[in-house]
Amino acid sequence: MTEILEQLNDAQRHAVTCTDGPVMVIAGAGSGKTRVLTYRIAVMLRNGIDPFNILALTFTNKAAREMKERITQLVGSSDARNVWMGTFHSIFARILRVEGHLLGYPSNFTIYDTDDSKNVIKSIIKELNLDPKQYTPGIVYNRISSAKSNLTSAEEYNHTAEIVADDNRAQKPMIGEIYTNYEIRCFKAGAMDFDDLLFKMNVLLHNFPEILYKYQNKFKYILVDEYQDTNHAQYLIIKQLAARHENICVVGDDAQSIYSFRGANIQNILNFKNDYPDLKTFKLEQNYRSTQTIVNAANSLIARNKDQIFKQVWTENEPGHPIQVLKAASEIEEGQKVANSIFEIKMNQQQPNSSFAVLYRTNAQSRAIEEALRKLNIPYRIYGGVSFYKRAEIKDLLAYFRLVVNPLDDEAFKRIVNYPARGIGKTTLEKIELAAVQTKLSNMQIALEPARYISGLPSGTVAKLEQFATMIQGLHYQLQKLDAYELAQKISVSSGLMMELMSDKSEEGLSKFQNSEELINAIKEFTEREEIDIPIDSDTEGSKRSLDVFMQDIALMTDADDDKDGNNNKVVLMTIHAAKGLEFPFVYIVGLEENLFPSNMSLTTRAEIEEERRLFYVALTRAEKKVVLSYAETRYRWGNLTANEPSRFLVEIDEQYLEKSLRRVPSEKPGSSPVMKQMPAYMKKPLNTPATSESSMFPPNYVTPVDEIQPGVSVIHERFGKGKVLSIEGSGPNTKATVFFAQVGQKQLLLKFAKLKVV
DNA sequence: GTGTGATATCTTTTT
DNA sequence: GATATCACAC
Repeated sequence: MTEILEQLNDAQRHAVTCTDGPVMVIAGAGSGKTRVLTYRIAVMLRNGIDPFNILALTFTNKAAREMKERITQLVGSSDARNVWMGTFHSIFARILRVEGHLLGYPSNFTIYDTDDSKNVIKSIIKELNLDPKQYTPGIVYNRISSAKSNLTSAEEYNHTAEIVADDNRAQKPMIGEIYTNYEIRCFKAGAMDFDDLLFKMNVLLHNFPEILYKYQNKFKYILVDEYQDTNHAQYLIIKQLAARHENICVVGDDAQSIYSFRGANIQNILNFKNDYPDLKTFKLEQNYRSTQTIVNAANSLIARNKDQIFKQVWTENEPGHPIQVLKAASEIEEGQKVANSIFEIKMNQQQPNSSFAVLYRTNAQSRAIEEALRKLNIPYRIYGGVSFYKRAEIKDLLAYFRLVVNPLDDEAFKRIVNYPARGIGKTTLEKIELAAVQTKLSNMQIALEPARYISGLPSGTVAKLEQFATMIQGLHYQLQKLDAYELAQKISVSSGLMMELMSDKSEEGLSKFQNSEELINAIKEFTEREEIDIPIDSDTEGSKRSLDVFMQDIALMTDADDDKDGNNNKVVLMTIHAAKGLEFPFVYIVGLEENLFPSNMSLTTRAEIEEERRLFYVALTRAEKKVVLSYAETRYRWGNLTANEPSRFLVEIDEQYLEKSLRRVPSEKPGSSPVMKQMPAYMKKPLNTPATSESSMFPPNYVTPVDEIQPGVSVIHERFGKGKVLSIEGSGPNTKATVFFAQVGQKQLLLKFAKLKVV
């Protein structure tokens, strides 16, 4: 115990040992936040607190996994295993499987991912005869999602004047109606979406005092990681659970709040003390991760944000290298320069591949980097992007599993009823859908007795449907008789999926087959595994290795677990969001261009730009030894070449921390004179400056503000040329303009994409 | 009912 | 560039 505490500084030690009562830890980047959390749990366990009474909530599966490993190292696996540790979503899903029957959900409810949800919305839009152009599933989904994150039910949604007014203004008055239908459909299908896991958990605790009481007593000690990223629903669950014992410890850093787009409310951490008058606050300000240069550079950047809790992050580490800025003509060159730089450092300093990370704003940027690394034979691993579980062939197989586990799951039904093709086409599916809505039955129930519910169906179709439905039903009955692996194999064979995959001899088909095989193998491993990831109460069933148990967590998995080939010595490629909480000796942050980072979606309000800036702060502070920044003057974006200015963030870092800065005093900069602003970007390159890795840069050139584009004005579009604005529709980010171009005629353009310049 | 090719639309970020 | 949707031939 003492040896544990000796490894901590004063602030850390206080945060670790103060295990009773409400505690807030404001942890600057690299200040040992995870260490505090894990040691705190270790101390509690050594003090004799029952691991079953500890709840530790994280934001990602990776964070939970890592913390569990570290605790295991400190106190051994028998105790560590029994701590309730996981993401908000997975922990509450677990509880809802046990208690959900109170809300009318089966314990094997399906978890709809975003695609499923959007598909449900799509079919409702169709059913209500709404214009799919006006009601895009994505927008509707976001509206519903943020309503749920704020605990606004469909009914409240329709009765809240402000919300109704908003939707009316956006010319989408039917969203409330869609929301209502969406809820009905999901419930009928025995399905919850991601937001439901938080929403229904709240309902459960709110409506069933005995359940609240049960879990308050179960979770006597609660810890929350990344508290700055919690949304209202999460906040309220924590508050309710902690209300009895008030042994709650939240850890976070307001400067690293990067999820407000998903409903995260930074006020949760700023106002935390209001909920707990006895709150003890500890600030961790000493950075152990990065060089002075990196810490100071990051500080100089984040100082530009207005909304923040005051703290002074500092370090005793060495000064380190200045931050390097690479300039490239194109994304291809950017990739090459990054790869070359990695290669050089790797060779000169004998660094393993795993010392390097390349971070970017959007997943699409990974491609150019990948290609460059491949050319130099540098092994890499991409996190995120099209994850294993999102691949079409995996989703097909999983849809079969889902339907077998939960025959009410209409989305799964629709996905696979005709894959492999069995002559059940669009028309038939529409008839089934219609019948399902009218009879309030599931698609499966209709398919079991098609003739009974749909009149005039060709006898061939009836037979095909019955055959399919009977097969699924037969498999469903074997759920508890076979283990997950046996059943999964049986499903893949009798569905004809394996046959289908094996007959496809193309390279693509082969990889699909291999991926499917890999999923089956994962199930096999699961069947043979002894331990369970999250403890199960003694009053629930034991450790049955059946397929429904396997399926419980699968929807919440985002990345395929650790590397299959066991080789972890690879350069890591990921988005900055995914990199939160991680650290690497050498960090490359690429694509530092206006409209990319900061994203063009986030340029309208100060709050949005501040969040982008926090994101950049997170990126910088991932690095231990050295940061390299890069930008490309041109880059392909959705198919065509675009030119972008270097990111404003480049000039926001105090230049003394940048390598051999060629920057001049701002007013003398050629790029900032009014004349230069009118010139196309490629002409602004100062003469005599070779296009190498020097950090010459210009302040960003902003596109014509949207509100200057009015009917009647003449504009220039980079591809369509000169034109005249005829009319403007919509508002906010979705403003559309109808423009008549001399060369190509009339076009409708979304102003956020079409970069129009007023002539 | 199925399969093909053309074409519109699109992308932040994640559980 | 990639995917979803649509029109059309079989």
